[in-house]
Amino acid sequence: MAKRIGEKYQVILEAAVKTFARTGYHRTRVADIAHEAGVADGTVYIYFKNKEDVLISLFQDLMIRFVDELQNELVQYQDANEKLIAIINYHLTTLANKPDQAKVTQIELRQIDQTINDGISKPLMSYFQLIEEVIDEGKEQNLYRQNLNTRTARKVIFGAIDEVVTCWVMSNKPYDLSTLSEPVFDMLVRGLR
Amino acid sequence: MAKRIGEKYQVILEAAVKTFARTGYHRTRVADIAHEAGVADGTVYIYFKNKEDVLISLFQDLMIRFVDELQNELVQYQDANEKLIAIINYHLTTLANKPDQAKVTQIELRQIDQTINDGISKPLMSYFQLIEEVIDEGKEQNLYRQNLNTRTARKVIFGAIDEVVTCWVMSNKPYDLSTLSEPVFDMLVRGLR
Amino acid sequence: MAKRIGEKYQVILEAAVKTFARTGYHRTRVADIAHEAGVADGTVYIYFKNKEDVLISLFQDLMIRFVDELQNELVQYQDANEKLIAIINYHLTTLANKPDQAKVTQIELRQIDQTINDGISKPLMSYFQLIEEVIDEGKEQNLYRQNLNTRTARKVIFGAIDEVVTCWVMSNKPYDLSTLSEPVFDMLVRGLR
Amino acid sequence: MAKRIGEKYQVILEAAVKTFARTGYHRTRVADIAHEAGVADGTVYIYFKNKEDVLISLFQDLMIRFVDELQNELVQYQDANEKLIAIINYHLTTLANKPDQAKVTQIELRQIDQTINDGISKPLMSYFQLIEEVIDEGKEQNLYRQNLNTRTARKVIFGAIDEVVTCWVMSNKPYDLSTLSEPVFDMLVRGLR
DNA sequence: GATGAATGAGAGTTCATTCAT
DNA sequence: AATGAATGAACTCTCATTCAT
Repeated sequence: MAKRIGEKYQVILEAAVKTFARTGYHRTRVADIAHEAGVADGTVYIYFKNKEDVLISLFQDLMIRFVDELQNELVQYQDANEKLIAIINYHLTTLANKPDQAKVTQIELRQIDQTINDGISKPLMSYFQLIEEVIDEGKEQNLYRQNLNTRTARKVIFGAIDEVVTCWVMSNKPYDLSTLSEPVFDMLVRGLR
Repeated sequence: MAKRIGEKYQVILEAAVKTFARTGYHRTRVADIAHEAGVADGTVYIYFKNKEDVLISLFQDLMIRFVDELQNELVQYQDANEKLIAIINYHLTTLANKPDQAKVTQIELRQIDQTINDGISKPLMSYFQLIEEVIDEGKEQNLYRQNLNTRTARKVIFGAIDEVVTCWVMSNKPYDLSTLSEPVFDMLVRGLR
Repeated sequence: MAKRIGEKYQVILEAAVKTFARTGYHRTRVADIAHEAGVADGTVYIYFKNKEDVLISLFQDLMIRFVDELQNELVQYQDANEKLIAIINYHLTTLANKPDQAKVTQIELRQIDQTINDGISKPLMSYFQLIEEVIDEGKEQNLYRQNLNTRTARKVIFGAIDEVVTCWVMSNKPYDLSTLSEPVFDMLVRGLR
Repeated sequence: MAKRIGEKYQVILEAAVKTFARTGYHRTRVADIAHEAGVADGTVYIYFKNKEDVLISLFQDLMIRFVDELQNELVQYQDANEKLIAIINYHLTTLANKPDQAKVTQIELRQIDQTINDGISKPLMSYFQLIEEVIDEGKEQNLYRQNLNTRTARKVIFGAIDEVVTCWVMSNKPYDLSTLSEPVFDMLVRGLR
């Protein structure tokens, strides 16, 4: 089971994002996902271990793609500041354009027991690491102060962006999320110097 | 139902923090809370509408007390910077000293449908407002730049602190959370200037 | 317990008729009856053994009074036919004037396990007996044929009246029940001859 | 849900008659029915909305078959009197031969809220209509008097038969119910003339 | 007698998961 | 691989009844 291949794997994943975003993780029945995907209930279990695995796979899928694309984006920049604004920009723009994904990432994903969940933390780690690399580069480039604790800085940066997105999702998105890139970058970069 | 008075109300609430922190919200049965509180299952329903109401009342209880005490703390300071460091300090120290409460606030509370939940967002608002007032004072005192967007700044500040706490809770608290006050304040206050 | 005296005994009984008629026996909580009666929940248990006992006592109370008054009514008649029309008339008129009582008698009372219930069948028996006495008198008076089986005749008579009342109750009483006395009597008395 | 087809639908229905008749509706647990039917608890909910729906479906099933067979029976007769005795005969004989069904029909079925229940009244209506048609035919054939109110006559007839059956069920059936056909018919037909 | 807070047994129902086809 | 009927464990919540005051 849990074969990461096959047309239906993707179909189910897409049905899951839609259904989780609409109904919420706990209120979504596996049968709902199957129905939305146009497959039988049992088919879900050919591709996924269980309901939680659907949510986690979903997140991993999104996150791997997210980090991949972000890395591609960053190669064009040398300057740590430019990289940082690119990160914030990419983070906000991506979620602004994919409201279902944003809902799942910011809300539904937090409905499963975080304390034991490797499936969630591992893909996040690679994003965290990417941020930390940029901070370190900034320190090497003498853009950021040497006594800055990289890990703490990363938490501040990620926490800030994440909160901005969560507020936007919870407020039912009445404004353009990507307009916050600049002010957020502005605050964060000053903090790093 | 839902009488906010009576000895048992508090007993159940305390039992709930302990049980939610230990077992997690969804894995906790109402019977577990009742057992921990030393009351009958049905008694929980005399004081609370249902299981979700226990969690929300818990949060409201904690949050109201949190904001109250924080406000008392702040009156001794005039300077916005001093107030901001006091906020961060208070936030981190309080949760550092109450690991069960920290677990419930950072993890379990996020397991219920946030999108519809007034019970959670309203008490949070008063904390948000308090932070925003300090930012505004800082602008008046010419400590922070005038073009700073207060709301965005609040999100960055809260998000940063919140993420720092969450990381600490998820990492099983191997270090003293309150030592992060200074570096976090340092980053944030530079961002505000 | 179950003291058939005291002001509250009657108060609770009256509250019970009203509440059972409005909400139905199974959907009525003991607390509802107590509330309607203006007494504490526990007080109900001073006067009644349990919820079922309230319903049965209610029925006994009504039935004893019903048969008593009916007997008083009948003494003025000698003729079995006159007595029979008096019975039908009294039965229909009484229930027509007390819709709550009718609802409880025709509907709610049948919601408790009939097969074991002495409390219901015994008071009914005295009514049945009264009807059978009239039939026997009619046979002695040569109004009704000698080969008429008294018991069967009683069942037919009671069943007929009872069904007429039930239909009236279930149809939400859009017509005057007592107008059916004559046609029902007409059918029944012909059957007896 | 509530698929009126499939082998299990019938199996559950048969288990339900048996269980309701033995234990009574309110004392029967859904698990008891499932156990008697040899299926899992949840399976009951594939075919029925809930416990009440089992009882109602049961009655509908029985009633539809009852009226169907009765109609087939009646086609061989032209004379209204012959039809009437056939009805009484069929009614009493059928229930005499199916004690479980009789118990459920006469006792258990009356334990659910009659006032709102279409599921019960609608199938009964078709039986009522059938009786009324016979009465009308009798009037056309000049067997019954013209001023007879058909509806009232039907109530008297049905009430009489129903009461006879109820008495038999409640007395634990010490005699042959079908022997009452003739005396009951005798009384009723005289009433109609 | 009267109260009403507390009790705790009890059962209906849901739904993730399985597995024979 | 795909199906979907069947499973049965799980758990919330209700409410009749009790009893200390």
